[in-house]
Amino acid sequence: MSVALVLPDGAVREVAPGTTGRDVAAAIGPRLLRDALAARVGERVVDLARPVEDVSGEPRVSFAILTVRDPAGLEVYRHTTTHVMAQAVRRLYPRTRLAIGPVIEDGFYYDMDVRGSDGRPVRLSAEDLPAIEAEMAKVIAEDHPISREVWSREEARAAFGRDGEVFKVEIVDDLPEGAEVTVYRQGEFFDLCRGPHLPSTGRIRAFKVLSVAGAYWRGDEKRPMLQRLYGTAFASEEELDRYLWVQEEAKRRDHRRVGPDLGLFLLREEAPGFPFWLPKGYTLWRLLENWSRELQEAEGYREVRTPIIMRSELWERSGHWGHYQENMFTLRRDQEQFAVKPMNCPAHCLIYASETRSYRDLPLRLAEYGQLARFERSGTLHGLLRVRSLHQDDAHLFVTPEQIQGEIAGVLRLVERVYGTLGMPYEIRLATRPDEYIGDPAVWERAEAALGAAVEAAGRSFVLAPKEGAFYGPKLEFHVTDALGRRWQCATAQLDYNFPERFDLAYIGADGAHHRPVMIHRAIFGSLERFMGVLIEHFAGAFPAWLAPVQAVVLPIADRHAAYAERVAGEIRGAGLRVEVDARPEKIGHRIRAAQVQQVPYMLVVGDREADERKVAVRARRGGDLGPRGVPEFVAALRAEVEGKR
RNA sequence: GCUGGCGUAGCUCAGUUGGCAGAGCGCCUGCCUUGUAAGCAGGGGGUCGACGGUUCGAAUCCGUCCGCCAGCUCCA
Repeated sequence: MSVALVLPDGAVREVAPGTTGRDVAAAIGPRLLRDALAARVGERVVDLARPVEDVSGEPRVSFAILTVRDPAGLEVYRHTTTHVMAQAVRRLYPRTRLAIGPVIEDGFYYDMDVRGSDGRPVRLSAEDLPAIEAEMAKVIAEDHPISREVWSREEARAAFGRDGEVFKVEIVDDLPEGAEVTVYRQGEFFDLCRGPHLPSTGRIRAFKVLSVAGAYWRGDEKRPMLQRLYGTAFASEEELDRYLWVQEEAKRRDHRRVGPDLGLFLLREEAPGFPFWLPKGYTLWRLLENWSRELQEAEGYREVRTPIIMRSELWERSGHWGHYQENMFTLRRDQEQFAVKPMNCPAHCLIYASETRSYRDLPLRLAEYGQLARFERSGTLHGLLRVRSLHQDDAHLFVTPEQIQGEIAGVLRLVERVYGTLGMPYEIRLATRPDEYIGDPAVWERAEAALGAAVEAAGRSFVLAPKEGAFYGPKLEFHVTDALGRRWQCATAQLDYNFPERFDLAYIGADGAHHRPVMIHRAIFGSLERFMGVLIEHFAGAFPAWLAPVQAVVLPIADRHAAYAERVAGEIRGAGLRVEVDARPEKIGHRIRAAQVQQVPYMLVVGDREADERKVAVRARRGGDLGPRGVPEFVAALRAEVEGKR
C-alpha cells in the first residue's frame, strides 16, 4: 500500500512501500539529493536510508528532506561529527570508554573516559586537540558509509560489556522495557545511539574540537569524573570562522576585563561575589536605576525599602527556610536566628498585610531596589553575571484575578521601553505548569491563558516552554539578544498564588467579602549587577552617550589653553552633562588615544583657534574629527542625543 | 561544593637546575608646549595569594587553606 507524503510546499507525493527518504530526494532533484542529510517524517527526524513506512504507519504524513540549512538537519550533521570525534579519539586512545555525546547549542560534546592502548587513563589537554582534529579529518576523507542496526538488549549488553563500555551498558540497562536498541556503525567504529545520522562521514565540511573539561558521569559529583570534549561543526568554513570570531570577540568584550579597565567596578578576594562599584561604574548604576524609577513611576509603581536582615520566623513562613536555606547568609546572635534577605517578596507581603486592603487599593505595585544576598556556591561565581550581592529592579504587584492581564500588559510596556531603547531584541517565553506544582489546575490554566492573552494583546508572540514554570505559578521569561547574538534571560514576570496563601493576604471585595489577591513578581533588568555585566559586553564598553560615565573630555593643546578648557568644561557641566578635562603634559595624540581607549563619546580639542573663536574642535569616538563647533551648539547636540537615549 | 588548571608590581606577563625579584604599559617627576589613537629622560612601586614544612638557602620543592579560571550542578 502506498504512502502519501505531504511535502513542505503542500505538494502530495504517492510513494511505494520501501521508498526511503533518499529515494524521495533523488526523485525531486539531483541538487536536493546532494544536499540531503536526513528526512523528517511527521514529527520524527530519521536517516535518509529509512523506508518511510518504517517510521509512520499512517497512509498520509508530512515529509521534508532536511539539509544543513534546517536546524534539525544541522543537529544531525553535528551529531555525526560527534561520532567522528569519538572514532578519532578511539583510534588515538584505543581503550577509551564512551559515555554520552549530545548536540548542544552551537555544537556538541562527548563525555568519555579516555584510555590509551595499555588501558591507563589519559589526561587530555588543549595541546592534544589538533591531533584529534587531524584524525577526524582522516575519518571524513575516508568517507565511511553510516549504517543503522537494531540490536536486542542482550546483544547490546554483551557487545558493550565485552569492550568494557560500562557507561553504554548502564544506558542500555536504563532503557525502558521494549525500547528499540539501535547502533550506528561507520567503518571500524560503532556506537550505541538513537540517531539519526548522515549517510556517510564524508558529508562533514567544517568542524573544530574546541576544548576539553571535566564533567561528572550523569552530572553526579559522586560518580566518576569524565573528560568532556567540546566541538562544533558548521555547513562551511566561513560559518565556522564566523562562529570562532564571535567567540574571540566575546573574550575581548568580557566584562571582567572591560569593567576594571574602564574603572567601572572591582572584584577583590576580600569579598568574593560582592563587587566594588567605582565612581564611573556607580554613575552608570545610578543612571540605570533612575531611568527605571522614572519608567516605573509612570506605570504607577510605589517604591519601598525593606530590612536587609530579618528573623528566621519570616523565612520559615515564606518557605525559604525549608527550600532555600542553603542559598542564604544566616546569622545567629543572642539565641536568635536571622538571615540576610535573598528576595524581597516576604517583606513586601508584610507591607501588604500591614493594612486592611480594599479592592479599590488594587493593584498595589511595590517596587524595591534594595540589596539582596544569596550564598552562591564558590564554584559558580562568575564576574558580575553570578554574584552573591545583588540588587534587582524588583517589584511585586498585588492584584485581583481580573487585573492579571492588564498588569502583565504594563510589564510588557516596561520591557519594551527598556530593551527597545537599548536596541536589544527579545523573545518571550511562556513557561507553564511543571509536573510538581501546587494549587488547582483550573486556576493554572486560567493564569497561563491570561499571560498568553496579555502578550498577544500587546501585539507580540510567545514561545511555549512547557513545564518550565515555577512550582507556584506560570511565568513569562524574556530572552534578550545582545550585539553578538548571545541570549540572556533578564526580565521575568511570574504569577504567584502561593505567597498570598502563606501570608494569608486578603482584600475586601465589592461584595464585602474577603478575597485572596494574586501576586506578580517581576523584574525588568533582572539584577543590576548581572544586567550591567550584560550591557558592558553588549556595548563592548562603548556606552551610548546617555549612559557613558564620562560623556566628553576637554583636551587643551598647550598649557596656555588650560583656563579656556576649564571654562568650557564648566559650561558643559552646568548644562547637566558629565565632562572631564585632561590637561596632562602629553602630546594631544596621546591624550586622544587615552580617551578613545576609555570609550569617551566626545573629545573636545581646544587650542589657539578655538580659544579665539570660543569654540571646541569636536572629535567623535566613532567618526573622527567633526570640526569646530560653538560650545552652546555642542551642548545642545549632546543634550538632544542624551534625551533621545540614542 | 566537586574535578582540573592557575595565583610574581595597578594591568599584561618573563623569571633557567633551589642561589641578589624583572620587562612593557599605567602612575609620579622633569624636559618638551604640543593639532586628532602611544614624544624623550628619570623615578617610585613587591611579605612572589596566606600559613606551615623540607633546605645552609624557597617565587621555585612538599602540605593545608584562600582566591581566580574552565567545567559539573543550579539560576537572575
